[in-house]
Amino acid sequence: MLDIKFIIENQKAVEEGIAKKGLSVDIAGLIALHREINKLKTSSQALAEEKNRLSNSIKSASAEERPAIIAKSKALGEELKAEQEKLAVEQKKFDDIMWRMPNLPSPESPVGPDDSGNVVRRRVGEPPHFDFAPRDHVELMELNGWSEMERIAAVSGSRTYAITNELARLELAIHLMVMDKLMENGFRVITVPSLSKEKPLYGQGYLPFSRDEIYYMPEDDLYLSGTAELILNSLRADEIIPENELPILYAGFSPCFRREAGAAGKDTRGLTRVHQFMKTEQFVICKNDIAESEKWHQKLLQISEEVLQDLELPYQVLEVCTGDMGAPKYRQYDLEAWVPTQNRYRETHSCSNITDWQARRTNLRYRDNADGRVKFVHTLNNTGIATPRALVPFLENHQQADGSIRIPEKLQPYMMGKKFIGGKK
RNA sequence: GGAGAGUUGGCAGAGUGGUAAUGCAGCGGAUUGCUAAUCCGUCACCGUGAAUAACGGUGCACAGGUUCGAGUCCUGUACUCUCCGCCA
Repeated sequence: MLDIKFIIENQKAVEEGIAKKGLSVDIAGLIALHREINKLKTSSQALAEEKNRLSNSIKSASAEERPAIIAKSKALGEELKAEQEKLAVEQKKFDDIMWRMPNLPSPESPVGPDDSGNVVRRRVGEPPHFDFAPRDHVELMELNGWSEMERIAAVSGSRTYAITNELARLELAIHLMVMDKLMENGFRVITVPSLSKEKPLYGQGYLPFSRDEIYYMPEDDLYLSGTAELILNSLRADEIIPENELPILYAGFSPCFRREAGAAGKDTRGLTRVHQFMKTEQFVICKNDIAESEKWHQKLLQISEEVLQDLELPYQVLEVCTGDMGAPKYRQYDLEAWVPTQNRYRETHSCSNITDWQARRTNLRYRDNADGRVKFVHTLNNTGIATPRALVPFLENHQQADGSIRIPEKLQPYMMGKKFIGGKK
């Protein structure tokens, strides 16, 4: 959500920003609508003022005067009600547009129509050389007896997974390692529900844009969360936070659910794209200051790069272009880890600066010490780690000729000191 | 699932139909000066406006309703607490 005053004062820049995202909104029409609404507000407020005055005079009026005043006040009340109904209709039109208004992209973001415009900022780590034919992650799971993929599909449907023994432990171990890293960086680790009411979905910006992606349970009027970001973004909704409590750093862990409605036929094999997965999410609430939130954006990126480095996975940092970044975002990096059998990098992390776009939707503010004024915070989010997707590059990059998997040093304490798991017996 | 109680500003807390008391904290201003105190104002959102001036409107969990007028009465919903039932 954007500030209508900002839109009025920066009409051209707003139009350009929206166009860069490949969207179009009738800004001139929106501004005209806003002016119309303000005119209606002014006239209905004049009526309300007069009516308040009359109502308040009734108590001290004499018995003879009362009936006339009451009649006049009643008539005024009806006039006011009609005026307010007109206003409500226009306001609804206005709100519908505002809730769909995307955030403006950073001037630093590469401009492009879709993922073809994304720019590789750097590559870290060398893709491994195998002196044997590397297996893909599904073959590795089968070889080691680590999954029940076909059986679970019969029970729970496609795009589900069931992994066993050391691999199941590995999945949780990676989350624990990431949680510890986040705690060391000052994050408050928090396990959150996957259930959400509708309102947080608007707050995050999932709605009204992509209802198709979300599981909904009509009996309970609840949704299944696609990410802990959804919950964390609303956790402090409507609060006015004292500035000295900022920044607030949350590391949220939750099962995540996505319908993958638009992904038919994509990544149907294995662990890459499943309906239910686990994610440890980084979430930051900071002051309304672009230098400050950009600093946190870099910090979040650095933390997730460290995660991939600790997991000893080769990766690239992608700066996402304006057309590919989605409505809420100001600036976005994706991290992609090398997947040997696909001979390419695949997304594991997505790191975004949302500026105050979500905060306007959740009404999350703080009181600025410098001028005592109330302002919207900035929010940022980034994957800490998401599994089982991260297991795909993990298994494939660390596989040995015998099918065993090397455990990187930083992860070994979380795997009872083991240096390898699996392998032919 | 059943029964009951509750939800008022940043916090505490009064308010049974007539302009949201009071205290604490914060902020702004004034004043007096024995290490601080006192007084006044302010505290969210919106409109008119150059304005962080002034005036006005809205805001007592949320949504409706009754009324000239609702924190207060009525209906529905959400949430919190207590008890019963069930349960990892």
